Amino acid sequence: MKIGEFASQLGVSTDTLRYYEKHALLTATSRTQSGYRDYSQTDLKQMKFILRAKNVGFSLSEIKELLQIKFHKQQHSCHEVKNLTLQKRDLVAVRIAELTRFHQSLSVLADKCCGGEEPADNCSILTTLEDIDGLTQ
Amino acid sequence: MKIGEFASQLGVSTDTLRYYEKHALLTATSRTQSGYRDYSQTDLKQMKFILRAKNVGFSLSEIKELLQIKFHKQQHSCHEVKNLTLQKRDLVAVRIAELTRFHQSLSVLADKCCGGEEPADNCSILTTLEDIDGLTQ
DNA sequence: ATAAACCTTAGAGCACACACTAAGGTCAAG
DNA sequence: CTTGACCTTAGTGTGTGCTCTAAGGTTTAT
Ligand SMILES: [Zn+2]
Ligand SMILES: [Zn+2]
Ligand SMILES: [Zn+2]
Ligand SMILES: [Zn+2]
Repeated sequence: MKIGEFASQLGVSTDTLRYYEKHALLTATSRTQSGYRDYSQTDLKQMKFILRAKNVGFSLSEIKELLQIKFHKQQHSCHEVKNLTLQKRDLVAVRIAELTRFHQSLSVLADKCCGGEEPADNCSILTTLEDIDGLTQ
Repeated sequence: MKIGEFASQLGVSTDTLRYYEKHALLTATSRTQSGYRDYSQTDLKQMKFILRAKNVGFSLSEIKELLQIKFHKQQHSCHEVKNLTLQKRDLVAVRIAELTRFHQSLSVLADKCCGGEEPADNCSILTTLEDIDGLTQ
């Protein structure tokens, strides 16, 4: 299967596939005589693995680690895989907490402002940002 | 006040201040005869405004918009400021929702794995990523 | 034979927010 | 008068995940 068909089957761009090859996430099994990439069913499975991992929030470099483990399963433990997953989950939780603080602060700010069409001379959002320390504490 | 003292008062680096100047967020009021930046109390207030806006989640380009409004309050309305704030809040909410899905999926994955020290040959995390479509749906 | 559609590479660009470097000028203390 | 801390500029590097470009080669259909 050439790159164009492979890409459209997966719903990604050919650029993305070349990018993944460059970054050692997926290399087409073989090349045609004219040098075109020739993808196999195995490649399809691997690409689906990658896309699923992306869908649950893993970054490409984390996926690279997962692939290494997948290729050499006997040399890695469940412990290791679970740790990667839990670490990722914790990082996500930290980011959620930060964004939740942002959301809260922005709501507080928005609630203070009348939102009218008059000039912003006394806009509470601006004056709050000018005057008050520790908005987030 | 020279850049070093100014920076340490605010808890940022001198690099950051030069970066902000380059990107039109804050330019020191004046320069000394030898070309050193000379920051004023007004600069201090503006920098605090910027840092507070960052603290509630605004990006630097959004802060630039806020500063434009702040400088020309009469030419902008409360409506405009509130809209910026609410749009940002909505974006944050979207991102939180995405991360929450990630968190959920990662929890499901982690719960399936025994986390033991045996080889990962049958690790449920890996097999789930290999075999199952629509993990997130 | 030629046009359209496909493929190749290397490399640049984007958004974000800095951090770091090199090569040099300035200033206060000893 | 020299040392060391500070300052200047312009430019490069970091991490993330692509996207796009330029300049060209290949394949298929008409
Ligand atoms: Zn108002
Ligand atoms: Zn207002
Ligand atoms: Zn296990
Ligand atoms: Zn496992």
